[in-house]
Amino acid sequence: MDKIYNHKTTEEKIYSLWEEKGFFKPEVNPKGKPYSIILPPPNANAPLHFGHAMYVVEDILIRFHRMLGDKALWLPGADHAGFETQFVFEKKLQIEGKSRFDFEREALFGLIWDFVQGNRPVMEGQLKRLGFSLDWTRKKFTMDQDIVKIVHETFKNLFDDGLVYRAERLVNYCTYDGTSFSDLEVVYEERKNPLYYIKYGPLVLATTRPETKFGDTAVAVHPDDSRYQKYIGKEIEIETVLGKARIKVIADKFVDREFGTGVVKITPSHDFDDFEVAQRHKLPLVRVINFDGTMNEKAGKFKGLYVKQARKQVVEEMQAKGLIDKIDENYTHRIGLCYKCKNPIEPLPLEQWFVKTKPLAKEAIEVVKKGKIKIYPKSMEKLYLQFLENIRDWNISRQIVWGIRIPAFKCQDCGAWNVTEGEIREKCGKCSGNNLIQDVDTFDTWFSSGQWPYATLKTNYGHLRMGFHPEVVSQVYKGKTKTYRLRNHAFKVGDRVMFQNTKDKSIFGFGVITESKETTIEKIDYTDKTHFKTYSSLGELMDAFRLRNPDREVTPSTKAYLYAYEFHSLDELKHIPTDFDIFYPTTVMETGYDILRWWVARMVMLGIYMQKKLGEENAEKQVPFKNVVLHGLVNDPLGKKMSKSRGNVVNPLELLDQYGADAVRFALSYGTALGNDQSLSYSKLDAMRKFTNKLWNMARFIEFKAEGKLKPSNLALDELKQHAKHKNDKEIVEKTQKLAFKITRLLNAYDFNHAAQNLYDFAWHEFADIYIEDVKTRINENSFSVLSGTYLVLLKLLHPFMPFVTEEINHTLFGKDQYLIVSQWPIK
RNA sequence: GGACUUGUAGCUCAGUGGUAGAGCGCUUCAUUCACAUUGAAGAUGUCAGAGGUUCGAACCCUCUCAAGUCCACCA
Repeated sequence: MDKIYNHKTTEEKIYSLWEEKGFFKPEVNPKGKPYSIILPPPNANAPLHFGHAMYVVEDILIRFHRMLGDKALWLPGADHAGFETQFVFEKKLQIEGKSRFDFEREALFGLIWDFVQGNRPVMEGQLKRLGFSLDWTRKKFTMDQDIVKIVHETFKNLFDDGLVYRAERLVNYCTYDGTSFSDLEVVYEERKNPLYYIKYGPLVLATTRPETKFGDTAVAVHPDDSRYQKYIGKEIEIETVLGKARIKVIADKFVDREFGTGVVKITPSHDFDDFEVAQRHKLPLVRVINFDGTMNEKAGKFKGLYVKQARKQVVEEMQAKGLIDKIDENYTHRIGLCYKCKNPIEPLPLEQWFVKTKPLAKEAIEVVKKGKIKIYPKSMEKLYLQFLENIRDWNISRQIVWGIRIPAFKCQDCGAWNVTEGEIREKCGKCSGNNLIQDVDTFDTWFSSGQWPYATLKTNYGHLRMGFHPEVVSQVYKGKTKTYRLRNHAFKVGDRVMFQNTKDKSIFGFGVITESKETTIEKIDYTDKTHFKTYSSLGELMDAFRLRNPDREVTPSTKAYLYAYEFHSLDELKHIPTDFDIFYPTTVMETGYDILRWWVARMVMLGIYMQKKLGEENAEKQVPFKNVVLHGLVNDPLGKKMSKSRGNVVNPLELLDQYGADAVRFALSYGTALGNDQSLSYSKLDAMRKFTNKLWNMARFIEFKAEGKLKPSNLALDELKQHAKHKNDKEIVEKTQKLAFKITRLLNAYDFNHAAQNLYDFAWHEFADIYIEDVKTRINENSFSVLSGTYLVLLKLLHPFMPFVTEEINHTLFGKDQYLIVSQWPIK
């Protein structure tokens, strides 16, 4: 053994070994009870940031349960991150001197698709470097055809149940990015803007937005305001920059008598409060601002000006006409900005799809209150409930191309919306007209990721073996029978086999392995012919394919795709058991508390809804997961939030290079209570790197003492007791056993911090400082058994935290055929 | 405006009503022994402040102060 542990030469080698052996698959414990975690899918297009390294918590749980003998699944995936990704792509276009308007929708989509697919391996490679034991054979992408299909189904179900509706509502619209946003995507900033006191006939009112006055449909006062009683319900004549006009005075309690003059202009199309007032008083909507941020014809001579310019000019003219009473220049207020480009959000009336969230939220609240879903740490429960109790309807339309297009078709004859499960609708269901146009919008990304647990599990057939690649080496046609050559370790006789297209993940065949040779298994018998749609000729098949995929080039060599296509129907697959039947609800949903509302709450709402829809009556099975575990955020060494704009982002990969994955993992788990933020600490990383080296040298000592004569013992704790003759040997066995119980208890309670601290303290200050120093001088066969045996137990307990160094030591001391990752946890 | 989190050694942070803890840093000594060292010993605290409950409070309650985060957003 080298004097120093070298993580650089170890980590990649060990990871490939694990992956090749198939240890990341839950099937390594075929008889274990299911334990599952779905990885929160990182943005496919972006490299990982430090927050993602915190998913180490999930790897610890998965490795722990795999060693306990559970059928442990950790399912990876990637998110298309609709708006985020399109934003980045448009920046790239900008640098090339182009814009998204230079491309047709399909072309733009294709460009972004390639861009994302090109970048996706970066993120996946980083997850591997962290040592994450994800089952890569099951990875999913939010834009996979089968996932999209499920998203479509959910949407249609919600629509049919009246939980999705189309409405003209004010939306948070960014005129710069050309799309609307949900409430969560608007950031607020304190700004100093003049407050103008404008004369409205006999009244004076205060406003920051004089340019929107062309869209005023009323003036409001408080119903009890004695100053204005005589105007309520009357029309007043006002002088404006566009001439005389008449406007109604209404009374509404929302008016604050203390603010300004106690009089408010009502501009329903450009202010959220005014919109609600207008609904109550049945006032008309008059839009004066276009979606590109300019004024429209309602603004008369100000038409075509951008909002900012229009405001300036309107004010100047008002001053010239003596319509401004006074201006408060020191007025500060908070205005909504686009979270991405930081331009002001313009409230604009737009027809959008909304999810009626109240009934869904009610169920989501109940499952947590009843303990069907437990949230750790408990304090986060409030955050969750608070959001759901005050939830407003969710705008899921986005005016961008990069996303899942909404499967809704508007009849141009009768105006009815036809919602489908993704298929193209050509005939109106209401008036039978055949002039339908699909909505150009796409879904909010969180609408699809909100369905992630059931979507990923329903589209994985992991307990069937997956074919074509890498396990299928080649395929040969012999008359009517297709023969596949398979890698020898891939299949056993009797295995059910599924053939899946590696590119788009669609399924094109099922079979059972019927005959085995020594090294290859060749013959596959398709037992269930009903899955095949048969065509009389290849040409016919190709024609059918072309009809639905006009853009795709079809040649005889695309045959695999053709099959893939014909099998791509969930109806056909419904009776085929999927991972869903085994692993749903998942055991743990682990993520940062910052997306509790964005993501977790929505998964609960949509998850319960879809399960009930499918007739699941068992409340335990309606929820998408049983436990929610929330970790804190990682801040920079000064305690500031890492962000690109601050320029203080630390690339996790650099730290992996410098300190090794094990040290980084241990540092993140150690010294911070679950759910609390932590600051990146280089001294802690350094301490943990020293700890890996300490472990390594403990192994060196054992190897040294063996002198080639003594064989390290891999006996279980109870058996070790037989070899413990000396009182100190007896003591260390007992202490190790106690530690094992403690670590087990702490991991079951998601207390990673204390588990890590106990391991660190025991390994260094108990095992090394005291026991090894003691046993040094009295090594014999028995004490050596105890020394190596208890050390192996320690390695096992440490393995979920520090998988690489422990596995490498294990290989060196106990043999290359022994794998810690699939070894048995020291206690049951 | 509403809520949440945090405040403990020089720094980063654990702490479960019962003697105040770890890592890094600091001081002294030992050491080339499995250990880019490591080991032994040591110093360092008004547990943000005030009040209360309790036999007993860093921990429970109230208030104040400070830092941070989230939510709602009134012209």
